[in-house]
Amino acid sequence: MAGGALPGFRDFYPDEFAHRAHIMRAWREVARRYAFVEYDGPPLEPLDLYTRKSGDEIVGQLYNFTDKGDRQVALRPEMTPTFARMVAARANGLRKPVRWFSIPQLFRYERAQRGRLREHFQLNVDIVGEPSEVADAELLTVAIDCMRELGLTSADVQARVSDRRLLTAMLDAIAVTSDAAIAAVLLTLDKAGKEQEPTGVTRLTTAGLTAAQAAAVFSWTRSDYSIEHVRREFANQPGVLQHLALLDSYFAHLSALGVGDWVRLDLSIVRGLAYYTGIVFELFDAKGELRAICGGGRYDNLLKELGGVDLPALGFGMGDVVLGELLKERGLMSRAVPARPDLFVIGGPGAPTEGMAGALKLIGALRAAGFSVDYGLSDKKYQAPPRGQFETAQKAGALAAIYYDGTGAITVKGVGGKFADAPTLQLPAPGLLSGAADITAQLTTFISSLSSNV
RNA sequence: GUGGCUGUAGCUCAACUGGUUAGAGCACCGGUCUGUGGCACCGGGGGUUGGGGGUUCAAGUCCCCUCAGUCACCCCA
Repeated sequence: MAGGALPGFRDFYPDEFAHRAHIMRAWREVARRYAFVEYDGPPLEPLDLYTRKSGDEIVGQLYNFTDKGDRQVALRPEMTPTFARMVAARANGLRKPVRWFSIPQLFRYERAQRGRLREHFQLNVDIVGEPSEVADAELLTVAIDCMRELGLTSADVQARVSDRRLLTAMLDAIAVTSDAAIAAVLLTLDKAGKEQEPTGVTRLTTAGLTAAQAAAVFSWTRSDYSIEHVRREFANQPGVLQHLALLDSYFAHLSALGVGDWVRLDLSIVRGLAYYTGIVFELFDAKGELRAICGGGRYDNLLKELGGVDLPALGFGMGDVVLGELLKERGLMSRAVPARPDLFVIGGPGAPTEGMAGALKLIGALRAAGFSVDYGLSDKKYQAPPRGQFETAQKAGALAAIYYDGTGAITVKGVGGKFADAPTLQLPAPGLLSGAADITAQLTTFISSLSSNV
């Protein structure tokens, strides 16, 4: 509709913000468990940080402009160049392996679709300085644990793993070696399942593959094509077996880390093009309805090319958009709601004697004691009939209404359920107003008993 | 960037083959209810039918353009 946010951008109303916060909380919690530390960089970067490696054609997908200092700048479309720069600048001083994560908001100028906007938040998790496949297993486990933390299971999400080096060795073994042929194979693998097989076969034969070679490539994309198939098919190929041993070890580590049943080999995982050098993976919803939830892998040469330090590295990006859609579809987002106040101060029977000033004193004392307190922001509302105010407290989402009850005490009444049965607590006004520890402790206990019933 | 489909209140939807002043539920605001209540009842605000143009005595409805959403391409660093 007219007058909203720019196309591909989102307004986060409180309900939607709660969803976003729910996802980010899970990300940070998992990162903490795996001992990753958070960093961030500027959302605006020099344009050439992105064109240097990817060429000028990338500018079409960037939010870029000339700033008032005549600098060519762009909103960050990805975090990796910033990350590489930051690591390179202090590479010598950083304890290896580096375990860093970030949750940047990223921007790219392209046609928005479901699960793909012009702006999104993306969890970036990276490890630098460790060539072992144990690090690869650790990285994928972080991604999978994010799924678990959000309530998803291996029935909802599957991780598909491939390895550039293994694939290259397999192609070498069947004598597919030219750059053009390999490029055609990668494209065809990437499109497996999305296009008709004859289309792919034509592409492969045009690139110089024989019919038998093309058939072999297609056999690798079958969903039941396992690591054992590779082992049998290439039993006499030391180059393939060498990489297979590494993958065996990788899968063994994943099983030991408790995520074995989330993962399977899938040679059609290509991950764009350029910079991945080893094991790569993507996370998909099991029904295959949505875009990839997460993608990543090893990029051992990128830091040298981008930042000038020669360190092995690996990482993944996980966006909030597709993940959010999946959580909503699975009914796992309903508990993510905006924060509710503990207490709502209403004008009870004691209101006429205490007045609004008395209410404000109570409110101040409650807040000083750490409670979240709401109230009607006018004397008129404070003097309104109590029944209506009780409803207002309910609608505000408060756990309890609190008021001067006319006997010199202060009454707290839970707002859930029937009025007559509502849990009630009476507290001495002087103790509560002065913040006496035993009185506020009583109130805290009462509130937490209410919140556990919600 | 290319093509298909869809746009009615904050939300979910009505409105016959074109025919009075575009309706309902929920939500929101106000009021009544001294109280079995995440009620009930009364009242209210809120729409240039995404926007613009055209056809017609008459357009939410038909046609064109445009914007937005969505799907498939392209792309996915």
